[in-house]
Amino acid sequence: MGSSSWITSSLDLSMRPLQGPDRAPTNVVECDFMELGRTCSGIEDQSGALVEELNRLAAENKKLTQMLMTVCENYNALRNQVIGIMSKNAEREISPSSKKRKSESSADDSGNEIVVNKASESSSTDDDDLCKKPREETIKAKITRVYYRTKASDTSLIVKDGHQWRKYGQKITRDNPCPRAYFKCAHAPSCPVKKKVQRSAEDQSVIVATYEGEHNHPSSSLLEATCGSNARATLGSVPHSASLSSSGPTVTLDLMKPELETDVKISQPKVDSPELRQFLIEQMASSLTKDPSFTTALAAAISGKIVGPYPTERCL
DNA sequence: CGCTTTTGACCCGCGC
DNA sequence: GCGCGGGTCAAAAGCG
Repeated sequence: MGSSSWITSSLDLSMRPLQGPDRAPTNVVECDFMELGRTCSGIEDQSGALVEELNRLAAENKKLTQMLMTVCENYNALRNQVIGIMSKNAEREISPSSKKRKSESSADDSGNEIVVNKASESSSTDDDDLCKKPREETIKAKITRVYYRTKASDTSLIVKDGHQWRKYGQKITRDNPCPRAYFKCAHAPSCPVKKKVQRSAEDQSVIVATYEGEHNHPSSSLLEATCGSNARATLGSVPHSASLSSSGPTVTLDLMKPELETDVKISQPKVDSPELRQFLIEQMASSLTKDPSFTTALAAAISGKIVGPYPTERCL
């Protein structure tokens, strides 16, 4: 990794004066130090402490690098899992949903591709969009779909996605016995984002949330996390998303929190979309920055580099 | 009392 | 033009 090489080089730079340049005989350097030592007592102690500090920082940097690598590896592993799950779900859902479509519109079988356009134009699509998601995105990136897995017993349509929402309607749709709930962003009308939430007809433990538009404000769960208002802030070591949530009716995004009220939210349809990537990157970034030990270590490392062995509050 | 949720009515687009 | 279905509105109900 680049970071490890950076560590190495910075360490070398720090050590060089003590090790002595190739052309300069070591003893010459030592003589200089001894002379300095006579005129300025204690400098050896200081340089020793400096070396110690540098070694400590190098070790710390190494640890951080390893942590980062671990996080990246976990992320990649999870991402692969999600991709696998999504493809399985897609396979499972394609057939039943296409049957449904037949009943409501004759143009199906050829299906998937045709619906793409339909999906991009009207938000009234169903679960079978799963398989056409990527294409849909290229056509209309503002419509995104997210799948959340919840406990089967959880009948609410609350999705913790980091934003506050106001419910403005609910409908029973023809092709799904479960009602579809309509939400507007709580910041409306300044934020035009809407979402529809409905349980999957095939697997009622799966909630499908369709988002239309993009938020023009940070998510409230981030604010909440910084304010530490309630349990949701526990996002602590990880969570949340692009933006975060609230004190109100509540919706928080805890994608990374495995054990929440709504169990695990897995399926992410657009694994390869730039939006999702950014989302995940932001999640990683926010989770790291929310980790007190990480920020502490990072601050120490940075201040150590800048100020030297005696960083402390001065640089803060 | 104010805010949120519920829910029936209404609007609109699409297919026949 | 009509019916159907999805989406939205807004009054009423519920809740803290």
